Amino acid sequence: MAGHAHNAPQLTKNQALVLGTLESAGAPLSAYTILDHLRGEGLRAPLQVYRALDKLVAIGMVHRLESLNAFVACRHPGCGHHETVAFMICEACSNVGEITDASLEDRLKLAAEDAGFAPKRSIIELRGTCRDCQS
Amino acid sequence: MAGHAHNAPQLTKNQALVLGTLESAGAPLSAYTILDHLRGEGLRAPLQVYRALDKLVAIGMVHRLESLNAFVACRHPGCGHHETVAFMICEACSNVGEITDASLEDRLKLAAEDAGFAPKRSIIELRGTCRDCQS
DNA sequence: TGCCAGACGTTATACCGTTACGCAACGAAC
DNA sequence: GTTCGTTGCGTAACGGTATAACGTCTGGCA
Repeated sequence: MAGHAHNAPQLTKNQALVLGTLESAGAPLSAYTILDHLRGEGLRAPLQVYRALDKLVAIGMVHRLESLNAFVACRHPGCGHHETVAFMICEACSNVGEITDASLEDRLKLAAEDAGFAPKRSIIELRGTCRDCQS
Repeated sequence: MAGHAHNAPQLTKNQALVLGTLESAGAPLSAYTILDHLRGEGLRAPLQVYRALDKLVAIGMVHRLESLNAFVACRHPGCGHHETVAFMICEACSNVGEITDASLEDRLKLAAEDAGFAPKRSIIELRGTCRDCQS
């Protein structure tokens, strides 16, 4: 359990349990899978997990993968400042990598503004094959 | 009803009904909303809609918006060749715009390959406010 | 004629996420 | 110290999203 050394605002018990589950999995988990892992710790209802996830996502320690309806612990040791992140999701091994590329973000923002669109949040997810899974 | 003039492989009845519903809505619809619109035409089960959607997405006449769990008719008159498309989703009016920017795609592909990742499909969705909805 | 592939229809089920309650703990304000 | 707002917690019920597992029907074709 490497454990992040974030500027983390004292996680509550449920939040710590959920984060711990995601970190030790090292791969995306659905909310219900997390719940199943935590029934032994006393959690019983989806809402308990979703509330913890909401908070963890809000403070940037967990990311939601929209195309998977799943959640993953943030990989960046220095979490905290969260611009746009692009995810690389391996369809063979489920590993998830993160890209933060300022020029990519700029391009995207520019293209949007050309169309008169004011973006608030960007979702970028690549599905494919990671280095280790390419034969 | 503008109606696409695609190189479309003879849609079946259900596929045509689903596509028509999406085109006349002009905004993203969930599969179940489509189903509700089509109960009058004899459709009864989600699967009938999902099967039609699968086909329409495969031939590029409909896009799936992952962050919305919804579907939208393709806006491009000249559909058919589908590279990466980025969607601009207005949170005020639900309109969806499409961006196809080759240099954006290149940047993304480059960044991925730097990480040894071989992408198959890209999902890019911007949430924000469209031109008309910015006061 | 017999076979096969593809679309279709139905039922049931699994998976994902939220609404609507009410309770308990804590800190700030007065 | 009581009041009050805020935040987190727990439970039950529900609604929205998607698929599994059947079986049927049709058209093409050897």
